Amino acid sequence: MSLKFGLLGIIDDRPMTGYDLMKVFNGSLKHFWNAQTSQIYRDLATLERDGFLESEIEAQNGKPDKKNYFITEAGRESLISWVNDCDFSSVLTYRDPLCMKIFFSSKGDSYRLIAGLDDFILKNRALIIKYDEKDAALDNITKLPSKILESRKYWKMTISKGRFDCMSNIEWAKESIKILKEEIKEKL
Amino acid sequence: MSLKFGLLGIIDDRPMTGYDLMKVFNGSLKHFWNAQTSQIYRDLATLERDGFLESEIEAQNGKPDKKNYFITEAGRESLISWVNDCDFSSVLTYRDPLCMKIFFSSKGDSYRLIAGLDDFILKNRALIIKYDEKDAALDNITKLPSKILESRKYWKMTISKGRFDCMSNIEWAKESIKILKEEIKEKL
DNA sequence: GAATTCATGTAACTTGTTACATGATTTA
DNA sequence: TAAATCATGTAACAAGTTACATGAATTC
Repeated sequence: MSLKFGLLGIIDDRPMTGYDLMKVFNGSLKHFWNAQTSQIYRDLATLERDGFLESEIEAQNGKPDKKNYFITEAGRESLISWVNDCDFSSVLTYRDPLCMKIFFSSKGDSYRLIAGLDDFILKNRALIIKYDEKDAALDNITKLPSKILESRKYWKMTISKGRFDCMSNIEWAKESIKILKEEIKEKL
Repeated sequence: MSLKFGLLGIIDDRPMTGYDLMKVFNGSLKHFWNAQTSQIYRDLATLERDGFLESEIEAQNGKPDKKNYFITEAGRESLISWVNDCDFSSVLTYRDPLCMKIFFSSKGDSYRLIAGLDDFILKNRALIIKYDEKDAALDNITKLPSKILESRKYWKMTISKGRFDCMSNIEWAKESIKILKEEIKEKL
């Protein structure tokens, strides 16, 4: 559901092809939404079928035809009411594959688990550096239409969210490693 | 994929019916894995088809027949190799519906967003209290087979993970509210 | 000459969601 | 007498994943 609104939200700013959308998702939105090209094309078709988008074929020489999507009145209404629904409680119902594995880790090797958590910490630290770079890059943009400058604040919030999540992952992993190592010492 | 291993992991300790599994999921695992009954039954059928589980019908008087599932050798092998695969990097590729909405929030009403974030903080605080209760309940269990006492450490880690996530959500939401309120002040 | 870019997807599958169906027994 | 518990699911759909296909133009 979120992906469909994401597509609407981007097309709302500027009509685009599926290919353009794929690049936007693999650029600006990648840190919080992993989208497959095949799913983008499928969802665009659904959104058009349901009257939220319309398309226009643009012929090109030497290149494949473009299918430019633009938002309809119904699409924009639906987008705005989605944005304005600020009940985030469903976010707290999730599936955490990491916890699923940890829950059963008494069946496994605790040395391997410690190594995995160590690596997890390194990967989270590397991600934080990427977030900081993205954040700095956003700050360095000055010449931009005011519409985009207004959006920037929110884009930075999504980066901050990712950063907080990484910090939390690191703190949790450190605590867990400590518990596991203490247990090992006690057994010696 | 995680759900299937979760089912294997629970059945590994004690043969069970789909109904029993549903209760385990809605009890001990609910805080990190939301499972639908319909999916549990479907995945059990798949696991049996693939040779990881076998079942035995147990007749009852006055109640529906029970279908008890138990794990096979292949199932246990697969479970253990899953537990021992401690590469958690895929955890960092996720989809965050909250960020998706925030990303487009310049199209919406910032007062509504602040209210939504305030409520989000309250819900996270309430969850933390539940986690603390769960954690304390685990500590209060003393008379238990050593196998379960060994597992407890890991169960507590999943609770701690949920707690860390809530704390991180709260800190992020606070920061975001502050930014939004400052912006409003500047405009006045 | 090989790899990447541009631009479109389709097909098959897995995973997760929502709503419904059955029917006796036990508890409030 | 109404609701919850026990125990099984099915059907239809939405969302996400993986692998593949086309074919010209451009860049390395």
